[in-house]
Amino acid sequence: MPARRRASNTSCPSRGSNLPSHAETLAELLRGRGHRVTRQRTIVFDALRKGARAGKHLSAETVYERVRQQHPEIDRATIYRTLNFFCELGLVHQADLNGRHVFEPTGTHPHHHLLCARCGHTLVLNADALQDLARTLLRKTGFRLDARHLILPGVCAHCARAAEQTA
Amino acid sequence: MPARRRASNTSCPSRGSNLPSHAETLAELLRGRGHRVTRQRTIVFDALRKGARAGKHLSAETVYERVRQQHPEIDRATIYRTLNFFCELGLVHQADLNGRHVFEPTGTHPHHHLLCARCGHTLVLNADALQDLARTLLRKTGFRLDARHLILPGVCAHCARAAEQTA
DNA sequence: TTCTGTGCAAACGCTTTGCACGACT
DNA sequence: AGTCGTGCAAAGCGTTTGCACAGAA
Repeated sequence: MPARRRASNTSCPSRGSNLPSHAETLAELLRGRGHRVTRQRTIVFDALRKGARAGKHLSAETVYERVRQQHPEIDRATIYRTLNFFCELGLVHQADLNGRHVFEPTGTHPHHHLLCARCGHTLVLNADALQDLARTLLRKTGFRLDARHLILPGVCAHCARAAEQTA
Repeated sequence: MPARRRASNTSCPSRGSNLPSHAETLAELLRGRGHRVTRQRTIVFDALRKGARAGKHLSAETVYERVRQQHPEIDRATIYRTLNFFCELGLVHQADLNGRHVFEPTGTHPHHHLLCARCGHTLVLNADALQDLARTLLRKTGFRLDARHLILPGVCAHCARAAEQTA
């Protein structure tokens, strides 16, 4: 397999492992797979969880900023390494929001996002909204859609109304 | 409007203007909108058209390389500026393929892409395949899906078969 | 004690930008 | 002639990497 130089992390393999609900479970999971449990990994994972609870997708940079507030000694490189590591482990999904990578823990129920081009807000879209599409694709082309975390562009109801009134 | 620093070009506004079929039409269109017709713009546009004819999405870097073969004096910065310029004019669409921006002239019939995570190949998907989804979204959430050039991840029929046999 | 993971610093790839010159209108 | 677009060079941003040390096993 040719070593892709960049974007090697864009397609999280995700082995279907689900998000542990407590930090302890993270520790168990890491140890169980022969990885070490470090302060940094716990901290980064907590930051992601907090972000997810707030319905936010965090970019690597954002994670770094949040982590730094409490733990200024943790390096940017560690954040990136840890995020990619989680991604490979399937603990975290990565998506592309407006050309920027964003991360979110797996295990929050499968969903996608609707990104409004006007106001920039994102709506959560339940994953099964795409099942019809997936079925059709499979039937017609044999392509097995594996869309775990899409970000679909468009215009939200609110902005659409606003646009109509202006027109 | 707050000046977004980066990714300001990620969301091509696209005013619905269609691709001219000859270089002359490009010239007319540019002049018509009060822009200058330059050698560089014509060359870049031709490169994109050639790429599109070959069914390829070209990254800025690829466009640069192709252009450079014939016109080594044209600078990388010009390529980027010109691509963004075309994008703003709605002559070109931009999509995000595996974390890389790719460009394609508008006016090739509206379509999306299915990107196989295994072999990396892309299949073209007719745009109306998403119309059911768009309708459902509009009805349920009021969100007006405006997906002109999505790249959907998954596994192509060929790779799916190969995976089954291994399993 | 061993060896993985980290901090540090530097490099990387892609993209944008400031400036002065060149060329389209 | 006026001004937009370009080449050049440098910087920017997000991200990765080499190396030596720290700390989990």
